[in-house]
Amino acid sequence: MTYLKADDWKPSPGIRIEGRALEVVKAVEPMSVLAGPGAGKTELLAQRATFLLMTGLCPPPQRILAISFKVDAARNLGDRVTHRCDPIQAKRFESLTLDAFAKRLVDQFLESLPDQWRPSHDYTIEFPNRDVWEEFKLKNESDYSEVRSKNSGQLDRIVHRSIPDFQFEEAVTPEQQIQWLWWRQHIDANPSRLTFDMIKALAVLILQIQPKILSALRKTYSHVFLDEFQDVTARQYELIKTAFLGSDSVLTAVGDSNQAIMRWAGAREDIFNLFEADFGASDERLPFNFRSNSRIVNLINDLATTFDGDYIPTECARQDDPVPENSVEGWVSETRQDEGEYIASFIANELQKNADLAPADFVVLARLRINDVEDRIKVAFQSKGLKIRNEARAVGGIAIQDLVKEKAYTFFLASLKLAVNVRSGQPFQDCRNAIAEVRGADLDSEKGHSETLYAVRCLIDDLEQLVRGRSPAEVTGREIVDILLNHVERGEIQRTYREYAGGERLNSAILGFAEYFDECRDGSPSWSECISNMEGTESVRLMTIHKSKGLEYHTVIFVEFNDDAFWGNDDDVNVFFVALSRARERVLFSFTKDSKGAQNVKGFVKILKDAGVIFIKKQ
DNA sequence: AGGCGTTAACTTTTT
DNA sequence: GTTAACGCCT
Repeated sequence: MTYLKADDWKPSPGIRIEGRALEVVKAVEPMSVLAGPGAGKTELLAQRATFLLMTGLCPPPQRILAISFKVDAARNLGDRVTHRCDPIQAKRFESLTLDAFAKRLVDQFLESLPDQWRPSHDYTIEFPNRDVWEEFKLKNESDYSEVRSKNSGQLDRIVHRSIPDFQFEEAVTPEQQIQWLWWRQHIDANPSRLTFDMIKALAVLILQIQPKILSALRKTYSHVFLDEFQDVTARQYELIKTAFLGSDSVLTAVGDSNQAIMRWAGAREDIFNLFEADFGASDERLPFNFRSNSRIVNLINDLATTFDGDYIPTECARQDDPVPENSVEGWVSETRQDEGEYIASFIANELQKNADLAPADFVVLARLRINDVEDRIKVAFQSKGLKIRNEARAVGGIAIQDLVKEKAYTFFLASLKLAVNVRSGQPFQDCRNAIAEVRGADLDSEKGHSETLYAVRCLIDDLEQLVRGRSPAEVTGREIVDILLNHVERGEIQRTYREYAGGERLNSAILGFAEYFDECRDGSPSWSECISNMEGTESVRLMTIHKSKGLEYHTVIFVEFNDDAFWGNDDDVNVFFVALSRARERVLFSFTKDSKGAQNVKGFVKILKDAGVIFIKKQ
């Protein structure tokens, strides 16, 4: 294998990396990279990966470990490296979520855990919700009265602090007793029940007591990337430190302290300083914003300099692009009802005026209680012929945004698309791959090739029979699902995909598909419109600001900009910062006179007014 | 049943 | 900060 010289390496075609960003790409020392919105953080890491792999600075058998905190982010980064890099080299790039990394360690080295804390092989994963805490309290409060007085947040902190490093008899404080009870009961359950925080703690324990595993891990991953680092919690950082502190692995942490909006959920405020001190990382900043036009970049800079004394303004990379006249505007409506109607008519009008814009270029953002916002504005949108998609709304017990990522859902929808002859995306590949996986067929072999082709044909024939001559309104989701499950049985799916082993999650994916179909077929005259509803291709987006992080839209419309949603939290400025920086061309702030007032947001309003933003009365 | 006081939830991810 | 839900009382 021949490698490029470091000086001969060039960024991937069409990618501009220069100046400080290029230094980060080629760095040989640990670095913490502070980069604002639209600075190209993900691409920077993708370029660094191709650089390290193609120049042999990360030679085989060494690998790069990229740790993200969300599945989408991990996949996005992995895909970019796959597309930018020689496939043989790209195999040595592993893009995982931190939880997947921890779980892999635990699954692989379960046997090396001490008897006392070794979970059963078939452990189930538990997401601590209200019911879980209630169950734990109920089970223990008669013997340990202190359990009763703790709320779920307190319990979470106590039990997930660490694995007890004492025996029950040695527990001095009530908190230690609670911690011990939780771990004992969860490990001893049959099968064991583990939360992801427990899995991280077990991974830490493995690395602490098994020096050989630790050193093998450190030798394998010569380079480690950490994405969205501003949202790292103490428990997550503990695992990162145990795995790599004091090793030769070169860590690169990327994030934006101004976008830290998860402090309320335990993200460490000083995480970049900690990282720089612990790992001796030097800090670097990326100076450009490639996303937003100059008007919006200026506003972002105004906001951040006002509230953050250390802030260094970013430069607009699109300095010469035209800025729309109404790039930043405030709207004031009498009532929330008027507000919904105005927003709907504004979007409808813009879509009519501008053929380049699609409904999905618009997002309506709110700080919280997004279902209430949906209820309020939906009717107005419908009356203008607009669809709005609230990704967080639950269908069949699962949020739309999660439902559409389910493997079962992807398979069902692909099959339906084939049956009604809608070819957007790659329904044939999706359907056939799913069948191949479930049947254990090898698509490269002649036999697997023809068998799966036949299976797809049979399935689609049956589905076509159901839909032939019928409009979407004449078919129910239940009927579609029943046919699909006739061809591919629940048991097969459960055996193929580990996440469905319990059956509960598969049930909710099935139910979710059926219910969501029923919802999307209503009022759809054609199958293509029904599918388009399911995929949200013609819908305006509606989501919380937290959900919007990392995304971008042509036009952002910000509602609930008042004391209902902002109550003077530490994160408020950053939440506002994130909302503002989603916009490429336009950001609109909508106020209503029947809301609770704007005391807590008056600092933000002042910044808007000082920047010359006009507030227009709407009716 | 309904009034009163207290408290948790709101904003989230993870196989 | 606001609101829904809960426990406790009459």
